[in-house]
Amino acid sequence: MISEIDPCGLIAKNLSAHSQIQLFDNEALGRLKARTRTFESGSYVFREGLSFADYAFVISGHLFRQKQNLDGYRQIVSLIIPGDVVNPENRFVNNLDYNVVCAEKSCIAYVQKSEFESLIDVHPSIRLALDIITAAESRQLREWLLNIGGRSARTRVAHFLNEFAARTKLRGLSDGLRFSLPMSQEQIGDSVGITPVHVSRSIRSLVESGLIKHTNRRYEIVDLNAFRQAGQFTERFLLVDDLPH
Amino acid sequence: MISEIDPCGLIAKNLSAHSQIQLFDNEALGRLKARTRTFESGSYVFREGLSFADYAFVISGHLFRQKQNLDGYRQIVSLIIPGDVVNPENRFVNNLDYNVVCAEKSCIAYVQKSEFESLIDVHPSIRLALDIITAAESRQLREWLLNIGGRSARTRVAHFLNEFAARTKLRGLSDGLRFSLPMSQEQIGDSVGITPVHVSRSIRSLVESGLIKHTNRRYEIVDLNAFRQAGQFTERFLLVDDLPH
DNA sequence: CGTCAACTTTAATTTAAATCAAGGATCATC
DNA sequence: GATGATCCTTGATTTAAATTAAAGTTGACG
Repeated sequence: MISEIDPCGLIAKNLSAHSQIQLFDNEALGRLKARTRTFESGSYVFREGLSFADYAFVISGHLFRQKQNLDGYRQIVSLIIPGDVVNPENRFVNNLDYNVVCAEKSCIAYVQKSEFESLIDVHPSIRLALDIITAAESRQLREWLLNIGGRSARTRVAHFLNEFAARTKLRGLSDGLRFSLPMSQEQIGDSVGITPVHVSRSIRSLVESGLIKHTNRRYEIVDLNAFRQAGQFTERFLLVDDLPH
Repeated sequence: MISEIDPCGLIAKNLSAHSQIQLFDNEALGRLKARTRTFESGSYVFREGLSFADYAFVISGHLFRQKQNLDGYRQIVSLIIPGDVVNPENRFVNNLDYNVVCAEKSCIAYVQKSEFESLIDVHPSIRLALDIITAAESRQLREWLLNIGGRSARTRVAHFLNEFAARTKLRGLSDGLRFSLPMSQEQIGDSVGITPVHVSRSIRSLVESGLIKHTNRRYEIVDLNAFRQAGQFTERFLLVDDLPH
């Protein structure tokens, strides 16, 4: 039942964000059988290299995808927010090239591979939604590359926070201005390629410029336009706006 | 005719690298009608934000995908080698979030969107091949993020060269040890997030360590194991090795 | 085959970020 | 509400890479 796996309709919201999902598609989503599992903060939902079988959806909690260097260096390669599909490549690939780690206590719904893929076969719009989610993920990765490759620490952090604000707003999880980000500054640093000490300094600089407010892990954007400019952020490619179908 | 659009069978090689492509699929590929076009070095094949309609395949020449910062900074986000699909997301997305630029004089084959998608509908293995190519592209982006995010300039350059050697070998374009890379050191720097001056120094350091030889834009790997180690490179995720189907 | 433009190398200097280190918060737990 | 662990802040110092600059190559083209 969807009421079990998706009490807030977040997954439906995710799927329908890019593609036209009809009502009966939604109902079909709701008939999926899912078992849920809760993970503590810091625990691994998937491990790199291991194979997986079921589709995993985030009911609640924030997670991230993370790769490891041989020398122990950690790079976070994307954030996963409630409503996201944890392993959209499940259809085509047997093992992951990254770890999935909980930033906080999280609840994951698992749907059997065969069951979900039958659903996809019957509902082309759900398949298209998944395909587009995959394409959007690639865009985000390229955006991160641009962010890490050529910007100052302050700009990187601002971009990161902007993206989080925009994504949670799109998903209906925040108003786009106030949000809490359940990540340590070390984890933010691992996301944008700087040290935690410098994350702290970058945030302070953004606060001192009057762009945001910050206490503990809560953020409030004071001047959205200026803050976006500080992060060279545009939400142009967050969504796949022009659909060919 | 395939003999026109793919004289060396590179595109078939690309498609069949990940997925089981049957003989009759290959023949169907060969019956595609394509018009070819030649681009000079430095010219744009696609521009960010513009929509596109046809599928583009690389017959010859190397190209790269490139994003631009507001302040003019350029980040190369992936290399495109002969046999690659230039715009695999064409099925799901109407406009690109990156530019496609020729690193050298290149020949591109265009296949009409409708024609190629009819082919996909009839040949599930070709569709699967495209899907897997997309998944592999995401893996490569994450690998680049790890490379840029947390490694020294020398390691980044070594990783970049290793990846190029491995990819061209897989495609049958080099023996994996000797290759010419048609990119300026500025472009290499734009790929790994360092300045061209530092690219020069990094290459010199790799040469002085006896790992590679280098003249003009030709490279020769002297000690493959040591060179891979220097770049923290593993080809584990270049291919999607375990197929679920 | 000489000229020019683009690219590469090398050295000297500057700078942004890393590192090191110590003092404060915050939070979970008893 | 004390205790300890984790996280955050801030300053002092070091370092890797950027910047600047100039000389040396290469290669395209007339």
